[in-house]
Amino acid sequence: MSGQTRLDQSRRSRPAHVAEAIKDWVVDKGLQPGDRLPGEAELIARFAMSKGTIREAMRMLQAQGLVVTKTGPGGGTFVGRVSKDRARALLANYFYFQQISIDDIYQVRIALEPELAASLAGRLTAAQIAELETIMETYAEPAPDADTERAQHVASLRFHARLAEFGANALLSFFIGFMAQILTDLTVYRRLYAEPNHELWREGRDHHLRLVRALREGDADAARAVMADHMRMARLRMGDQETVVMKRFIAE
Amino acid sequence: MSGQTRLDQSRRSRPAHVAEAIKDWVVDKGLQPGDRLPGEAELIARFAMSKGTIREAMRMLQAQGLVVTKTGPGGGTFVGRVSKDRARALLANYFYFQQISIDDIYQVRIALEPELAASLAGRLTAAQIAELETIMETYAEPAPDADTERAQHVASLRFHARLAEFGANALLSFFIGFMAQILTDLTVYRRLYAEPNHELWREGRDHHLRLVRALREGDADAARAVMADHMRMARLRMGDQETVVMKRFIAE
DNA sequence: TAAGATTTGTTCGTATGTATC
DNA sequence: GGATACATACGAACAAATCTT
Repeated sequence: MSGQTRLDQSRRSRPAHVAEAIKDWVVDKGLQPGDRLPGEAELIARFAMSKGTIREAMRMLQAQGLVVTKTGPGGGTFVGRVSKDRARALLANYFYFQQISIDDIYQVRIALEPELAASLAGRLTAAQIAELETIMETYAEPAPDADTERAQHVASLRFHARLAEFGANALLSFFIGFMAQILTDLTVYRRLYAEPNHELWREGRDHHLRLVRALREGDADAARAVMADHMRMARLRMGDQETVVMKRFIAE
Repeated sequence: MSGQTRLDQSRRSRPAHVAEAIKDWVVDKGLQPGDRLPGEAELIARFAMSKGTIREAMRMLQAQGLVVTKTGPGGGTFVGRVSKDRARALLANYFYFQQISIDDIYQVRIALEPELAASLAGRLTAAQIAELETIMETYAEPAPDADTERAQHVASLRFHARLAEFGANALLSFFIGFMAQILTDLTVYRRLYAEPNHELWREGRDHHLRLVRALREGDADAARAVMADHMRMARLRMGDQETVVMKRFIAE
């Protein structure tokens, strides 16, 4: 009889309904990333719907990063782990029509990053410390021109993003990484920094140096304090700029 | 033949390619929510692709909350503002396969909510204060049973979510609301609280009362301190529970 | 109320592309 | 290189929703 999932009691379109059903089915079955979903033919039979409808449903899941498809023998649709980049892009879409200022971002950074720094003190591996120091080499010397300074700023944002990834808290890590991504995009697509400022450069670099030292020595309070200073300074540095609203779809 | 847009130099599927192109087009044109996109027929002509492919592309955009479609005359596809709920659901998908503990959530809440409270002191309207007080009525009296206590906890989470929405910082508001949503789901779908505890209830209620008073009186430091206490207490309250990982697709 | 117009929604048959064996 | 298995894409027809007259 093929339990034909009772033609839409909702007002949702059929593909959306099918997509939700498949999502629920994946959760119920406890499928893991990489596990294979039924092929098109089987889904067509199971839901008693046409190929087109099933395919549209799959596209919806694909757009959310929940599945990936491969052609050819052994191919098909597989459960996918939503990537960090995709999650960031999807969330950025939400903020596309929201008013967000640089200062809004810094209000959150000031609250989160010192806490992160404190929680990481004494918990980084030698390799992780080394990676941070490698990133810092990018801005070991003052930038001679605006382009170089932009590259340095992107690198210093990467420093923060990597630091967040070193922590065990995936939620905190994502939030911080998301903000770093926004600031990176703003830096790349707009010229957020007018001209190199050696004084500010020195101050920022010193903060990173002192932060790494505190992290290595396991001094949580110092790490928190340095990061707090660092964020406050960066906020002022941005404060010169108008409260630019961020408006952009980040590419997937 | 037929000018076909140069068969995908990328390895992306055609619908994904079309979806990105439309997204870029919307950004370029500066279209706003409610603006109408070209109809199916025109897109078929413009991209030289079949109806099915165009529709799959639209479904991808729809799944991301970027467009909505309506049938009938005057219908079509329209630019849509990504809703808060959808953004939360899409982000929750990312965390489905990530390890997130209650304590992770509280580490972030402890960092963010006091900052929010301080920034809101003296800035709430009478109507907003009144709304908070209405919510608080839900848990004005101790809960007689576990179900009631659960409802009270959901209400108190709504208190926090609303408070965040009253702020001007959409980023901060979203992060806090997202965490409140996760905790609400955990409360509803699992029994996060074993049995009513009058002592904890009184303490939580008092925190909210004192917080509202500080907000009304414009005492930022007091608001921050009360919220910090409140969060620390709540963290301990949850600490009794195992560090339950959150694993669930939140429904759209 | 009813009919017609407009636009998306759905189906089916067929053909093509792609990766594995 | 050919057979196989699978997703991908196309096109024509029909269905449903909804606005206008």
